[in-house]
Amino acid sequence: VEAAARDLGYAGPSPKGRLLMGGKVHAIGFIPAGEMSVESLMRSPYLREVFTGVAQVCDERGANLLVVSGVTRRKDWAIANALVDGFILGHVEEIGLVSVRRKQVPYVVLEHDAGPDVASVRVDGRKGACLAARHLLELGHRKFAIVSVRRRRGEPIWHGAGLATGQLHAGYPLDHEKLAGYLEALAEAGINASDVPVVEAFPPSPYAEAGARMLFDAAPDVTAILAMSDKNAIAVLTVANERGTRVPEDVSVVGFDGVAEAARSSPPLTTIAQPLAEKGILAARMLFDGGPVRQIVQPVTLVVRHSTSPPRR
Amino acid sequence: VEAAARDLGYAGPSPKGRLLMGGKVHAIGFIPAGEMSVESLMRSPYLREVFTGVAQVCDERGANLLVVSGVTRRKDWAIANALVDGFILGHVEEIGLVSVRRKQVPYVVLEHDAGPDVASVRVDGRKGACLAARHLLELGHRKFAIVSVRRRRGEPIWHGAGLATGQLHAGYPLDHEKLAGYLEALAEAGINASDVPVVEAFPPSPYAEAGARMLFDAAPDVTAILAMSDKNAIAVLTVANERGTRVPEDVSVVGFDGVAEAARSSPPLTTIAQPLAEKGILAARMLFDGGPVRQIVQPVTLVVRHSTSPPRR
DNA sequence: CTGAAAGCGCTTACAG
DNA sequence: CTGAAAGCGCTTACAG
Repeated sequence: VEAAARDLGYAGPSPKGRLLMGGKVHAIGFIPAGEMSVESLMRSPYLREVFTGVAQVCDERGANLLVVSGVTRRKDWAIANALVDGFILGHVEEIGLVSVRRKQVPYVVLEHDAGPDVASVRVDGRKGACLAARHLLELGHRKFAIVSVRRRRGEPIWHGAGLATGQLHAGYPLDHEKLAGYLEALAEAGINASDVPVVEAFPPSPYAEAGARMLFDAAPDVTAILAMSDKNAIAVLTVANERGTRVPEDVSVVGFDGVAEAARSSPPLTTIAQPLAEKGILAARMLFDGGPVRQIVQPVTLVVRHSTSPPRR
Repeated sequence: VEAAARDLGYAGPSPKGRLLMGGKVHAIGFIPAGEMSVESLMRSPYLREVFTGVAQVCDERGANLLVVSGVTRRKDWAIANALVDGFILGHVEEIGLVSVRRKQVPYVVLEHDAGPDVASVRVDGRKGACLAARHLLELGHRKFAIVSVRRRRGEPIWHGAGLATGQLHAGYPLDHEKLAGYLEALAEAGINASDVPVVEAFPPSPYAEAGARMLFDAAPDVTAILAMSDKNAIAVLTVANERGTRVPEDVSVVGFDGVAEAARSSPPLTTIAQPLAEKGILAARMLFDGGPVRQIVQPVTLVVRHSTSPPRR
């Protein structure tokens, strides 16, 4: 019998049939945020570390890992076509969410608490931002600027000075949280939001550098820069170096994320570290293990390196 | 009618049914080589760049990208379970190949010409190795050592001096080609293989560094080191720095691959560059476009940076 | 041109 | 305990 099967070229049980009966696919899908397609997943150090955590769990469980491709328009159809047991969403995104919901498959959202009905893993952006701002305030800084994360490819957006919470042009909830955290800490020290310029810059090069240049051009007297991502902060270091502005002597910079590159930049970056791989691990485990829907908040910590010091007198 | 469908919670056409009728899955699978699981794909700069090329094509075509997980044992079952239209194999591997063949799905092999029946994209390892060795010979070097790539996790393997071609302990065909290329160029200059020590080291840290230490300990008089991968070459730089051995004054090092990190090492690494992302792009296009089975060979070029110089007199 | 039926390759529940 | 049948959700070829 077996010989006959082999003669006919039978290739062993196909997962296709099994699948149909509601069986497991033994794969989970990862949906990078925004315009972050599969390619930019590889280029973003932040996403890469989270993804590595997810991958680690997949290796443990012998599951395959599907990366959902495509820019916003196509992503919807890519999700519809994805054959997976569950999804990890890089951020909240309406289109993604809707599509995932329609598939009636479990999912976990990163970086956003979407209420008690949806599983999520995130950090407290507000708290992290407070830590960053307070660190600079304690060093004696009074002239601040903020580099926010623009979420779509494009030129930086300049807000001059005086951006109220919630007025970010292109941000995710996490970005609004961080902005609120910065402004809250500054307000406690008597610094008004209307005195703090904000630039929104897309983190991949060369957009982040363009944002940093815009900031140095428009607000040359700033001594303390709060960046919402390490990638943007490192771009500030690069541009400062180009122009002969010394860090931390002339200007202090604090990043956010605690990406590996932040430890190797020159000078090494003071930043708000979060457990990136760990977040991927937790999200993947929630997906594999099922269980009750939970909202996990991971800790943030201030890591002081060499990009911050007291302002020049 | 449509309202009724919505009331019943109909979630739109499922890819599962379509699949069964032989339809496209709109996804391709990437199988990292050897013990390289999904996780180490993220950690290996070489694989990451190739993978990025693959991802780029997937983005263009709106296809999803499945990373096949698991160590050797489980990989077989992971492949059997993978729902994809085709595979890209990181290297030749019997198990992988067998499994892929059984699925009767198209595939492309990287880094190995498996004959006219199988599609492949590779570089000429022998030629690249010749270029590297000749560069050092022209600078006047006579005392060589080779760092080969061990393909499984584990301690470095030391071959003293005198390894004939084909005697590598744990290598892929590409590694044998490179060894042959090194030895061929050295032989032309009258240097006998029996005078050239070889160490096989697994590229991820800390194995690569252990290999470099073994080499410096056992062959302290060597002035020229030929490494089969940039990762291994950079580990040599790191260990040299640890020990106060100056590169290139005391010892010259040539890498292989032309990974981004090689341009940023200190000193910047002289290496044999190959179009990594391009290989991923070509492999993915072959898969998507079908067409005749081809064996593509991509060019290698010597990139001289600052890790090589004439030997000290 | 619309609508009922068969079949893709499995699994599962049921009859023998 | 073994074996034939039904059904998963589609698509495709065929009958009405």
